Amino acid sequence: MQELPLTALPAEQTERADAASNRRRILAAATELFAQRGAACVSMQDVAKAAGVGMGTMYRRFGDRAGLTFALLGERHRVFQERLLHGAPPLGPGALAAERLHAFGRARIALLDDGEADMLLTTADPGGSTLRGPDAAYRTHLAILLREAAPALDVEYAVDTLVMAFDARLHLHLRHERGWTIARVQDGWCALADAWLAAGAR
Amino acid sequence: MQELPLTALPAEQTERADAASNRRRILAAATELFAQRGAACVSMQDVAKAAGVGMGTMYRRFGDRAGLTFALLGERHRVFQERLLHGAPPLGPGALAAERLHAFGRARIALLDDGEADMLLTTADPGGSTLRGPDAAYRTHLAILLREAAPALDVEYAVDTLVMAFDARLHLHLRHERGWTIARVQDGWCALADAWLAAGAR
DNA sequence: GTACGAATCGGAACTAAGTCCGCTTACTCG
DNA sequence: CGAGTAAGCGGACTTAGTTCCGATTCGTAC
Repeated sequence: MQELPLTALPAEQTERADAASNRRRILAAATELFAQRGAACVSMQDVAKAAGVGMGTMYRRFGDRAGLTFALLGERHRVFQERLLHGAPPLGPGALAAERLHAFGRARIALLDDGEADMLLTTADPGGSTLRGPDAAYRTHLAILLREAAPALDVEYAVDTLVMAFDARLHLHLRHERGWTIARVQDGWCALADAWLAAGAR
Repeated sequence: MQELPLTALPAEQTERADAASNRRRILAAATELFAQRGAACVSMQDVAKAAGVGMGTMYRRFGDRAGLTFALLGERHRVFQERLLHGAPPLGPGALAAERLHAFGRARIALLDDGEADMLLTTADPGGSTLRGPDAAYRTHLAILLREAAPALDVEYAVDTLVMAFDARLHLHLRHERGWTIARVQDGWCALADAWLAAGAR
């Protein structure tokens, strides 16, 4: 039991000033290096040196390379999530579940295609983003839509298959090895969503 | 244009005797060490030392850790593939596509559950098995069944979603973190297959 | 049996991720 | 304002995968 502060403090009230500054410098350095050379050609050492901090600082803050990568993607995903929760339909509330699913899938894949997949590929487990990374946050969103429109499903499993389809390695494989257009990938995902909806509608 | 040999030679006719012997020793050593300590606690050094060969030999033969792992899984998958192609229905030919899909998925997941997922997890990219590893061989099988029973689909994409569901990390997550029974995982996969079939039937 | 070329071998060297721990410094409280 | 203290810092170290290259050995042809 402790006294409540009289003024609202930011969520990171426990972060020391130097720590916050280092975090910003690390993120800035990483952003710049990744943009310059591509994520595949940047080591954690490189980032630490460019940010002027030691390895310990980076790992204390971000845990591992995946953590740093997810943090870099954080801002765009905060924006995206905001649009899901409070934006205009069909991405936001107000459209039918099927339409919202389609809009979500297409937008998510567009983000993947826009550099995100390359970054995720350099994490130890590219597929890990579906469990730990940005996509983990979308599980709930998908689950709500599916539960509403397809209650007869094992919704959790269906959600897993839908997010697995965002796997970075798969995406790059489809786009580059197989030369698919982004539209084909998006259409495929929407077909998967529709198949689940049809199977789970009462 | 060269003379045909009078006697049929094994496929590895170009493999030198010492190379073949080393390959066998490496596989034997790896099998034993993996069984003893678990794949996660065995380094490539350990295998090389136990097999009495150098690192160069291992990497010349198997390319990387994933290659060695896939080779270890090779035998059981050769047997499994044989059952798919020439075994009794419903795994083998002679049953309806839906039944064959279910049988295949259940059997594949049983293999995953039986130690395979742990081994795959120690490769750099656990999900890579669906592109390079044992599952790559099953794409064709799935594609044939789907093309036959659900011609209206983008069969290639549907196949991708079906094999992504064999991802080792996902499997271990479902089984251990979420505590699902193997039956629930198998049922989920069969539901996915059915959803695609229903969506793609004319 | 011998000599030769090429495939193969072995292990040292390289890279990069992630850990450890003694030192430093920002914040707090008297 | 001046300790005290716990969080934070830095960079050497550890570990493991992968690469390289000079030495070796196999298979063959004479």
